[in-house]
Amino acid sequence: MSSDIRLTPTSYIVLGMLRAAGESTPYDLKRGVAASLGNFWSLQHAQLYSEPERLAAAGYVTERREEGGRRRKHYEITDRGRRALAEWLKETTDELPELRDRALLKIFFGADPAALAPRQLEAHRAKLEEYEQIVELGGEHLPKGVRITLDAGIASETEWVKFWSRLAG
Amino acid sequence: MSSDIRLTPTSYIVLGMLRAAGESTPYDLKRGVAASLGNFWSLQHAQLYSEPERLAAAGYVTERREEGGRRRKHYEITDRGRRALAEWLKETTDELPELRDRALLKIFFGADPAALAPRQLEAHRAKLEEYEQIVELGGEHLPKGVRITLDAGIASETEWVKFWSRLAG
DNA sequence: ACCGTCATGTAATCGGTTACATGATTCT
DNA sequence: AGAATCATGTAACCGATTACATGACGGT
Repeated sequence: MSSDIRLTPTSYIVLGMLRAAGESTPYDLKRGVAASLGNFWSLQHAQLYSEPERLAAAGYVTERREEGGRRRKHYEITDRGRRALAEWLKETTDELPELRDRALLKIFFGADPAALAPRQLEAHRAKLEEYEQIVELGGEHLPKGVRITLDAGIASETEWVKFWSRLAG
Repeated sequence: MSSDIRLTPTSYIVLGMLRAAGESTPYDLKRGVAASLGNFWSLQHAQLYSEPERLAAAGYVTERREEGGRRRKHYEITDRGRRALAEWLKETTDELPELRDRALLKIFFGADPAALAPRQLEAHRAKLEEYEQIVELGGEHLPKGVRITLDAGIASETEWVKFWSRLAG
């Protein structure tokens, strides 16, 4: 009966987290996302309540509600969900990401780079350090995919630090 | 009377384009955005029809409709619009952009990097060349802010080319 | 004349954000 | 015991995407 829905990146994030972590509540998902993925693809917590519902209605996950107490909702990925996820993982893409950097947008429209640079530089430095901390504290044991995205984050932040340093003069 | 609206990045893009180009139709805006800004912050063309309307209702721009023929709509920034734009340009921010890279998202969830790499590499290389073309053909004459964002794009694409090269092995 | 593409716009849908609310824990 | 924070969820709004449509124009 499952109504047909479009699967968005948000959908795959939920499916991916459920596959990795097993049965989870929206709050579990929230923490899971915040931990690592959230650094390069963050979600509003409300989406982690609504998206699993959407997925449940279409048969990609199952929903179980606690009887007593808090009546929390627990979600679990179904075979259909696994299949959809696996297919998506196999598909390659030539789609490129966009920078979508607000500070850069201001510069494009004529804002003073030297005025923007200090805070941006500071923020990027902090992010970079955070990533390097993660690596130091046992980055070798991270799953391969996670490690690679972490490397991407480090490369990217390193580049931004250079960029804003130049503008800070 | 102007109802109050929230100004989003989309709003500022419209205001910024209108300030730079003077009176424009949505189609003018579309071309303007596609030309340079669109490389790092793209918009659906429908937004360039609806957003000016929203802004007009709140007094940030004026709307004039052609009498005869196509009845196209022309928009022009108002003083209120200029003020809002100027203020936004002055505000600094420590907000960081997110990568939001779909290919990377797949890798995070366990997709095969070597499978994804070729197409991504190719696409990033093409984008990088495109940027370098722009620089060659008179990048010196670009407005300063535009030139800086272009540099950011080049730095970023260069980094991505390296990144995906490594994964392509 | 016809076809394809560019130009121009509206409408419907829906995902995402924001706001609101309350129950549990932990800390002082 | 009270304050602060974490946990958990719902509802409303609204911006963004998608789909649909038609008119103009340039080329064959």
